[in-house]
Amino acid sequence: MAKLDLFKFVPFRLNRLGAEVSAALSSEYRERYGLDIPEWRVIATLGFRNEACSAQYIAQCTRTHKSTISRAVTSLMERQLIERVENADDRREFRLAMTRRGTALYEELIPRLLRREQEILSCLSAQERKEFARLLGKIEDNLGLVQASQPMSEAEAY
Amino acid sequence: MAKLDLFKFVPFRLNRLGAEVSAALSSEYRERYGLDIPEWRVIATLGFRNEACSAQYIAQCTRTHKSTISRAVTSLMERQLIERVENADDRREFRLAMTRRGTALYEELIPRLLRREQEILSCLSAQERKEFARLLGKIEDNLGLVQASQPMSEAEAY
DNA sequence: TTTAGATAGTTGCAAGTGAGACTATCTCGC
DNA sequence: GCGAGATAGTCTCACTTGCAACTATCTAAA
Repeated sequence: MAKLDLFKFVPFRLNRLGAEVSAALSSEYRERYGLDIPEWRVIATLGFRNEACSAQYIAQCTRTHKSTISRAVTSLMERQLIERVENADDRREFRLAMTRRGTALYEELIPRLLRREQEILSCLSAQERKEFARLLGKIEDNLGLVQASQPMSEAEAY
Repeated sequence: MAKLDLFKFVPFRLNRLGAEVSAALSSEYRERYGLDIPEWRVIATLGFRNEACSAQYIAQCTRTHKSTISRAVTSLMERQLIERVENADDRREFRLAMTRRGTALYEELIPRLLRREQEILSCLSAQERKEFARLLGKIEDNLGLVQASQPMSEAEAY
């Protein structure tokens, strides 16, 4: 008879670990800065790329639904953490960019998050971390998840 | 200036991968058997353990909120996939167990899910899979996710 | 025995999110 | 230029889920 041990089943483990790690980090951006996950993803994307980009681009990069990104953008604009300008070339879309306040928040938040990441991975040696990242990359690749570290054009985004 | 590349940030990658893998598997239990994730977790826990167990136990094992498990249990009982009996020793709790129908579904579903898991991991060699599982285990351990109630086999200890 | 606190499970409520409709705009073929 | 189809972003609706209150029951200590 076929059996399946949930604790050895990789899909379950990844789902559980993903949720757990998110919860562990959310205290940094939620409790301290009032950001939820979609808002943090917008900030993270805009902060990493220096140039302004569209909501659609952020949605594709982060695999987040466009309506969710839309709400996050509205909220961040209300708090003046990001701003947007019409794109003269294509008036359907807006170019999003961080404000000075948004950038300040970003620079304060990033070191905290990187420290948390280090804590989570502190149980692995440098070699193991490298290996873990490599294996994660192979699986992401196999599932067709975007994993470019370089900024990509909209054309490549999908 | 501190920067953070979302695509290299392990918490983001784990969260995204966990969601993606869940979505890839959900077609098996949702579209074919009408189970959602909490229901599947109840079935998986009861199917793996031979003895009946409580809703609370399932909630703890799977790190799912007890109200979510409660709703899943109600739904599964309505479909006669599981049944429950009062525990004479402690009348607050119920002992949950699979029905014949539930067991039949379980045995039909498990091979499909294991096949999906293999597909997801097909990009890794046998050695790499073992290593990935080992590293996952270390991180789970570091976050306190290891379940003491289900002792790990020697195989997982490596 | 009584009572205070803990625990199992259920339920009402509110927040978050995805699907998909909708508007406005762009692109391409004619 | 014109119309069909594609695309960016917003909005409504329905669904899911976590939280917290609630009931019922158990445990332990006075």
